[in-house]
Amino acid sequence: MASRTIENYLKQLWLQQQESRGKYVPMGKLAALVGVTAGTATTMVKAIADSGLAKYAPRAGVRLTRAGEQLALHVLRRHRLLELFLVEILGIDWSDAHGEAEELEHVISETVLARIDLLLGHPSVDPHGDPIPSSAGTVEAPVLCSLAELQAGSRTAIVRIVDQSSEFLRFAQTSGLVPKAAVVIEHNNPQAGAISARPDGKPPVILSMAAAAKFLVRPCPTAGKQRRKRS
Amino acid sequence: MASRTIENYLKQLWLQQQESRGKYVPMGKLAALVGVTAGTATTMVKAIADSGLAKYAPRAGVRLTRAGEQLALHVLRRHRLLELFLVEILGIDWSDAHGEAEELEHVISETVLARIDLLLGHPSVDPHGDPIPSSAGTVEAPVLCSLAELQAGSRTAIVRIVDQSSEFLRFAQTSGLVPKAAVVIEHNNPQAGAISARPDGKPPVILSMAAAAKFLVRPCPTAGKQRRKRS
DNA sequence: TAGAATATTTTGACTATTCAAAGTAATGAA
DNA sequence: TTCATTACTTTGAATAGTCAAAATATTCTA
Repeated sequence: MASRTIENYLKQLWLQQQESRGKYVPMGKLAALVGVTAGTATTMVKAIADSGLAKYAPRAGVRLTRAGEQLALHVLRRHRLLELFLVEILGIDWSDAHGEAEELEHVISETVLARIDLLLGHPSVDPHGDPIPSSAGTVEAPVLCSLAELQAGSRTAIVRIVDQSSEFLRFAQTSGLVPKAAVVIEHNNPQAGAISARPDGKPPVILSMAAAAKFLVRPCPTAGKQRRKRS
Repeated sequence: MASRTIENYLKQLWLQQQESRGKYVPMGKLAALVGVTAGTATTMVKAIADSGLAKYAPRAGVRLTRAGEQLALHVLRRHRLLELFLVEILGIDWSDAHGEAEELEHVISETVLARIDLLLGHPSVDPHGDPIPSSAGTVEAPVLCSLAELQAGSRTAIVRIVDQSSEFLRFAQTSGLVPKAAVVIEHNNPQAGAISARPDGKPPVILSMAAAAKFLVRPCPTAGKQRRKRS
């Protein structure tokens, strides 16, 4: 069984690979995500690669093997189910759930996880709208676009929030920009570098392009609604 | 903060001290409880003593200091609340809850614990009838006697089961000897070395004295109902 | 294309925890 | 009181994970 530490490396690796479309993840990046020095990451990654969970290319980066992806997805499943459980059943604050789940994900047993899954009715997304991998290790990864890409006048609904930091989530919550919320784009002038979005029944919110990009929405006029399967 | 490992040593130490009425716990005993070799226990205990959580007397044993007891009781509180939570809310099997809680007790946060406590309505005992320490670090330790001490003909109710092993708990459950169950002692001849107890609405169960001693009951004709406070 | 700046790897060292085996003390039986 | 047994402690070594700093590549800039 993979240690807590290794589970963390794998999870971060998987998440990062999503961002960078499967490219090799550079050591510095991984180290920062896991919260260790680059030297430590190099050492660990070599060990992980030796156990067949990743491919390590010196000075280029790391990439998960199929086996590594499987393991990462099991960790992610635990993480996301726990987040939802903490929020829905225990009433833990949205913005705190991530941190709490971070610890629990490494010790929860399959038995307990199955019970949580059942209690929640086999949910498909966590409180941030992130898809929950299946117990078989597959995730639905719908192609979404962000608030930043919409034109003034469009109506859409928030599906997912990419930034998991408590500060950002607290801001999102108070603004009314939560998953499932309906939103109208009031202004979006690329030259301005900021947009104005109005959630249903709430006052409009001004967002920098960087902040707007953290809200993924559907429907998405430009991208249609294709889905991709990911092992 | 005490590590997982140290939390375990402290918890076992506290439990063992209850058995042996505050006497020094010998190394061999502690080692067996924690599941390490005696040498390891000696090393760890010296470290624990250095940090002021226990008093170590070479070749005699260890005993918790007040600070050590406090910490142990916080761990025990987490453990017992979790057990109850697993059984009541998640529907985990009685006999499995102990093992699951063993892991979770070291990672659950105060925030989550408070939510669990609330959800369960600030319970005072866990599924085995063991008292749950308060968040201030105190336990009610009522003086109870065991099934083995009752005379034939007495009626009583099971309060607590001392053996936490899944095998024993499974046996207790199928026999109907669970906390809160009413029981009548049908036979108890000290010479025979075994007793016969009949739980309400169930067939009588034959128990060796050793097994009978694992069921604590109330009311208890001989001991009255004094309570002791324990810090 | 020569530095300079940046990223990565290597090295040596440290902490926490463990075990096996050897040494030491205490206990108990004859 | 003298062994033998048993319990405990010490020692030396191992593993997992970490860091700081030195060494090495790579990439960018002028």
